[in-house]
Amino acid sequence: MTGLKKTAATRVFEAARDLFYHRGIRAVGVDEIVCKAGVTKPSLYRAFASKDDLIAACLEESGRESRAALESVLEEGGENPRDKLRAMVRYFARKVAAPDFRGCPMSNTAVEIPEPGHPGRTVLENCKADMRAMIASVTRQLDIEDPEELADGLMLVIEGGMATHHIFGSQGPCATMVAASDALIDAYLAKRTA
Amino acid sequence: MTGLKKTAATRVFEAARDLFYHRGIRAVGVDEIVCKAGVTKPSLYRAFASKDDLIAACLEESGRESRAALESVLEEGGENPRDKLRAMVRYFARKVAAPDFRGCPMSNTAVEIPEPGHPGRTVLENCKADMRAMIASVTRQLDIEDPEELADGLMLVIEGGMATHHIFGSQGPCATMVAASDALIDAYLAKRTA
DNA sequence: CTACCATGTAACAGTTCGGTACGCCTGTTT
DNA sequence: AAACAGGCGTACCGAACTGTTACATGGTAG
Repeated sequence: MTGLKKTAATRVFEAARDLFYHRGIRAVGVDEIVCKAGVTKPSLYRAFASKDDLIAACLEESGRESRAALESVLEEGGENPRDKLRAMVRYFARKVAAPDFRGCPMSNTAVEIPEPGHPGRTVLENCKADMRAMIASVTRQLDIEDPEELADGLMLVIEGGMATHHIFGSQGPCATMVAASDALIDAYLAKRTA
Repeated sequence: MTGLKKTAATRVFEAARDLFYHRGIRAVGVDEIVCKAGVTKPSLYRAFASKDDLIAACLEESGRESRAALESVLEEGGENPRDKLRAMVRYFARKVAAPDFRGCPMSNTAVEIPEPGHPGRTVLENCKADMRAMIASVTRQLDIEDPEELADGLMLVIEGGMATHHIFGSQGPCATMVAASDALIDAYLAKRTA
């Protein structure tokens, strides 16, 4: 019997992540979480100080995962920075095409929770700032005039893909993420040579 | 006596729009709405069948306004389609720079309400489909290979601007919306001539 | 055997949620 | 003046919400 028996805390955690992501944070109550987790409420509150703390913990894990994924994609994305950027966008394009994709957990939470002091917000802001920095660290390897601007442009395309997916699904504008970012990258490359 | 004395219904409506937009739909209860409106709950339910109906009504009005604004921007945006598109993006760039901007009401609601049957969802999906069609109707006037693709690319940039604003504010990636869309438009124009 | 630790049981508190039965008040009509 | 009608508030409902308590139970390790 290898670790088949998960602790109540991890069961809560996994159930919460799933429910928060697919149904929204404010739409899901703690009762539903513990029900799906197959545990009881005191178990939740023994592991997490509050629902907000649980939210922050879930976001933290999502941040770790997305950061690790982005790092490996950029690492194995090719020799030159242009290929790395294209690999990155293709990675996001694959993600939005996945069957139960429902946007970025961070960006979704940013919409649901505007309160500046919320524990989840700092997590999400740090994670997205990291993402922005990682993209910019690659665009800076390009021989172009304004690498930060290109990085932000790619952010717009990627986040736009996540956002439009909520409305148009995977066959909407997000299906042109790769084409748009390719055009954007090559435009900045061409501007330089011109 | 011109309508200085607003009816309870309009007071509810205006309060709801403001609260829904700035704090989120699920985060705002009907009590808070009627409190801000200076009326009582039965007044709300005499004018709107339910909170969901009120949400849909608010979205409908937002849709009317945004559609009208976009139409007039495209109309007065210049002679050629390229200028119209640039005027459109500049319009959105101005919007995200406004002091109390908090994303697009439609896109925000799409994140907060994933339920397919919700009355607000059909409103928001129609509105965004209209927006997409209006942009495409301009890109089709361009002499380019794939106007729909460019329209979707511009949607990505615009929606990406809205989305990133939730996280980075008005000084974040959304500040490069104009630059990114200019590069995108010109890339599609250049591809044609090449 | 026993001591321990994680978990479940079964309540409960306090608040907020969306929603409603009913009565009042005011302006108009006759 | 009396009757009416529309618009609105008072007071309340049951349910669901987050969070908490005291205590029972069961497996595991020393």
